[in-house]
Amino acid sequence: MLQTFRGTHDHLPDVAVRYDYIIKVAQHWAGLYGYNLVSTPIFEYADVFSRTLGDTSDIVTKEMFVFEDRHGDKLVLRPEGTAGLMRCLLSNGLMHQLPQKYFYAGPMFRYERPQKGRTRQFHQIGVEFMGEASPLSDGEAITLAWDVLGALGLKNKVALHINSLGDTESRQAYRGLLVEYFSDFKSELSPDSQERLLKNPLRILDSKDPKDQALVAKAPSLEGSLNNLSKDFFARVLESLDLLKIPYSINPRLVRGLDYYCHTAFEFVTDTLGAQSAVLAGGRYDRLALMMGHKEPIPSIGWAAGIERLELMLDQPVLGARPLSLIPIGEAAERKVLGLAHDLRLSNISVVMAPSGNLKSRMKYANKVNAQAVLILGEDELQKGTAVLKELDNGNQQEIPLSQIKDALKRLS
RNA sequence: GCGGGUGUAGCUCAGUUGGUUAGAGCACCAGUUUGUGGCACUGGGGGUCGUGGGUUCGAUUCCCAUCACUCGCCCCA
Repeated sequence: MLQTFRGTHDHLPDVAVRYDYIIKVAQHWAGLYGYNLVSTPIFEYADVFSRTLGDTSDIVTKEMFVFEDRHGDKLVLRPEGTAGLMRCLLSNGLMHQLPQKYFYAGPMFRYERPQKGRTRQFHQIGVEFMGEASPLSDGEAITLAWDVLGALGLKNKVALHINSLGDTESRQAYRGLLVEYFSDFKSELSPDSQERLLKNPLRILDSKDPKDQALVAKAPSLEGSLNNLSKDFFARVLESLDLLKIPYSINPRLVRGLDYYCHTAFEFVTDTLGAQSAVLAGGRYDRLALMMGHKEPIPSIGWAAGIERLELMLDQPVLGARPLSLIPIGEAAERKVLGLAHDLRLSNISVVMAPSGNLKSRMKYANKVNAQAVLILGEDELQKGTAVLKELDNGNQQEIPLSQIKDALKRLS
């Protein structure tokens, strides 16, 4: 009863401030690229996800929190952001005003076994660039990701892996070749990969099983199946990265799990989070709109990053604003201090009151809330119309007239 | 969903080869300082030994189940 549900957590202030910091940094940079903040409901009709993510994807088959409302409508807590945003675009008729660039942040839900960096309610920041087919938009989206990671001080902890899945024609051709190849060795594949052969053959490529990898080494390459259009598209994405000197490595085994991806697939990976290597990942999803019933494709590119994972990687502590601690002594001072505190707050100064306890414990409290200074107002000071201002970092203290407090505080910061 | 590890105070952990009142450090509270924090000293409060059941004269300790966390697999951010 007093325990949170498996895989969900409270975010106490020291953690919450770090989440908030990550979101603010990402939103700031997304703004510089013209992405606008949007938010969509955290639950949707189940079809929004089950029809678009792929009937055989793990997310749909075993990881969605599905429930029915009182009318028997099937609903699902969103397991990812992209499908909901595409639904949002179509619902609001915004396909007539393309392109659209969106930034979002919020909780996602997957019914998984929790691990470090993996929770059942987790949080993502993400961007979607919808209605733009140029490979320049892929390059730009990846550059934004690189800038966000850089602003968070994580560049030296991540590596960019990138690959191309090709357009639909290339991808389907390759899938055929791959199934043909692996079918000959079916009994030699790991049980997991035998399953993949049926559901998602591309996934066999990044199997961790050594025997699978031996077979993969001789398998036909994805690159070999790319048609000229796909090859050219990929080359132009890479060119963007080269021009901006963003380091990457082409990973021919990088594939995406969800059905709607094509062309560019990329991941920023880390080795600092145990089994969870992907920190930020995304790709192009030109066909998603079609899968949602729209009559033509809406070429789009996007990515999402796990806030939990980013937070675990942050080195430096995130500090909040340092308040002024107000300490009134005696009832008359308490009355006086109410107005003073309000006045200071109206001047954009953070003020924390410590109205009870002995002076010593109130000083300690000021320390605990990381106050920059305390303002002590007792009987003597009240009569003189002054207060004692003490800086906590160096212990300096002086008695100043109440009328000069704002100026004195401004001099401190 | 599969396999391994862990679960003792708010936190980090000792401990009990089954036996009276379960310990430490940090944190918290109070005092040394009747209006001055961070340091030091002294004292104090705080524990269903994850939960439920079983074995036993007796279980925090052994057994089973369950929950949570954790490591790996699957998958993914």
